[in-house]
Amino acid sequence: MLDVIVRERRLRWPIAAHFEAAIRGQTVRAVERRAKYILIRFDAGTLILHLGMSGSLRLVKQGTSPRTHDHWDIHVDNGWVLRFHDPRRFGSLHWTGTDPELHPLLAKLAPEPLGPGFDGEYLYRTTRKRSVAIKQFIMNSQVVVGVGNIYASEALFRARIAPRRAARRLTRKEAFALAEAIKAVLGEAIKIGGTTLRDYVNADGAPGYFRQQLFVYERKGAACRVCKSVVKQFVQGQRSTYWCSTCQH
DNA sequence: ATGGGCACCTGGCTGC
DNA sequence: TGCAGCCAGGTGCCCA
Repeated sequence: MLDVIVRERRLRWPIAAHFEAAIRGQTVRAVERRAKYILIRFDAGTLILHLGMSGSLRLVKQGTSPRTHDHWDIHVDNGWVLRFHDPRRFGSLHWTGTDPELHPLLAKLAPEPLGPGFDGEYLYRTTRKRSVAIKQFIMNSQVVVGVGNIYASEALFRARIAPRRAARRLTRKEAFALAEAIKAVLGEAIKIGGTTLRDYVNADGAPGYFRQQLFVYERKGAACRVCKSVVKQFVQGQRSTYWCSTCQH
């Protein structure tokens, strides 16, 4: 890597002053992921990136003029530039010189939803004694990671569970159904490129086609695709929840 | 330990 | 056409 240029340090957390010096001249050894954090490993340490709600990473040819909200560039020595764009600045960038799994942002993260540590048995066990609404429970990164607002509503619909149910009130059977629904929803969404609601596009500039598979999300007032009842919406933990009160109990 | 609410931002859309 | 108000794909942190 040849150089690093930071134009705007004020992301969700300010980019540390030592960031440029830490990675300048280093070689990328691996790119990994944990929850929604992107990990770029170098010999001397690891970059921990998050795209927040509006962030994107793009490879552009060296010499391409930055646009508004292009906050930093990593110039690699084959003529390409890894460029971070984030209008809302909810994204973040951290550098760690030690094991990234020990970093405070990653240390307490729950199992990956598509990994071996997450299944019906795990979900049933962890829901016991928890009074919080099940929708907020599955969006808690100390329970399971990667379940965002869209997929939380969709998974609950598929499992036929009402979003306001207390987590502890789920039966064993329901916990198993919900774990399977979470895996299915995320697996399908990943397969077809995610969910484009407004301006989201993938690395090639293509939209995600999961929007066409949504049963309830952003369908307030529309007919439930299963029973034709009107899809409802309310706010839970400052986030919109969508559901069908006929299909879900 | 748990749960609830707030915070960080810009941009796009809606309705007056 | 302009503008105020509202909403948004996330999640860490503070407080009760």
